Amino acid sequence: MLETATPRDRRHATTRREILDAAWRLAEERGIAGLSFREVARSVGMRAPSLYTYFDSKDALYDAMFAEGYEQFGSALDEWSSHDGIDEPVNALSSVLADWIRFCQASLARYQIMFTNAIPGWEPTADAYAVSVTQFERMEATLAEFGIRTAADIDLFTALGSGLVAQQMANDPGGDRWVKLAPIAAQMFLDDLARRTQ
Amino acid sequence: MLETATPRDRRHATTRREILDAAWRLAEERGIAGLSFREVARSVGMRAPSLYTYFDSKDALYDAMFAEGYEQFGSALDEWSSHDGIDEPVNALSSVLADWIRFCQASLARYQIMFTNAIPGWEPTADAYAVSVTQFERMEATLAEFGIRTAADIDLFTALGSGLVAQQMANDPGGDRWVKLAPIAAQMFLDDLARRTQ
DNA sequence: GTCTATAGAATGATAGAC
DNA sequence: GTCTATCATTCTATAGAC
Repeated sequence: MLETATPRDRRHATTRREILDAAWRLAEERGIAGLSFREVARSVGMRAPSLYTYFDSKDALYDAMFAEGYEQFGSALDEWSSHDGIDEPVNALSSVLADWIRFCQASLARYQIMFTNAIPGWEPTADAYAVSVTQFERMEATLAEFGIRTAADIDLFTALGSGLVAQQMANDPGGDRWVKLAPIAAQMFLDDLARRTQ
Repeated sequence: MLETATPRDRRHATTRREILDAAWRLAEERGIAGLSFREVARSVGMRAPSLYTYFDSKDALYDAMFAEGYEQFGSALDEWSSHDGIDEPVNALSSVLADWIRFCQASLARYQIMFTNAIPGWEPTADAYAVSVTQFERMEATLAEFGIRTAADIDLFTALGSGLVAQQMANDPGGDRWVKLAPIAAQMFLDDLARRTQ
């Protein structure tokens, strides 16, 4: 039997959304590891204990942010799939790489919680982790359209992509020094893939 | 006028060395960001305030570890240079990549303080930073021997290398899943370099 | 649902005796 | 040089009033 969302449910969901937005904003300023319940609460006009009505613990807040990051990654993947088939494969793969970098550049906090171990002692729960696994599987399906299918090919491509991302984030976070290399990187990878699988 | 090292100087240097060793050991267990002055002191049979005789602050200890990491990186570079000329360039560059990954695998704490922003709010002082700059310049000289000379070539190669390292450290820290890809990665990079600069 | 008050546990750092 | 004692701060989390 379906439950109807009551006005209270909607208010609860709205407040929870505001808390998440504030958490993202603060994490952007101070780094994901520097997030504090007190500050998040103050930022939405509350005191820290009140947040426990919306999140069971600070780790639960991190969990929600982690899952949300991978949901947004899923939306980005939808666009990457559409790159395929509309142009030369090398241009499509180049767009994938550039979009991947820019997705990370759009939010340092999101990049940190999704792709680095920036939060000492924290790991996602099984539920949140499952969300990330789903999206990684979707990414592999996208890569398969480019002929990137074996475990070694996937590992090499993800290393190349995550390396471009890491260098861009660490050394030129607001610029395009490594974004500009996406076409060369895509060409290099596809040429080598063709040579090896000919 | 040269100062002679007194017995007290030597004792001081020895104790400082023991503190640094303990700091590396603890950072390995709990992550570089989880390092605590109290624990380091206890680990060498002291109390926290006594450490201030050897390091002005916790950040000064981090500074010493950062510089030491890059000095060890310099020793690794010496070996990488010797790879050059004794074999096919592709095999030599493959060894460079594999050694780079294994250098990072040898110490998670060293990898974290050198190549990631794992310590919230900390940055190396100008003096410690200068040590890293010196070694990066030496690394560029080594890469030049392989024909990796333009800014774009260096950026692409460091992205590829740091990506292999990051994936290995994050997903298979004790294994060789990405180390095994070093030969393919080196071949891919040099083939593309030859094609572009022909 | 939100608050005050507080528990309980860390931390880096300093003062001053010895 | 090393210690005890302590400061001052920060943090997550809970109890219980309203």
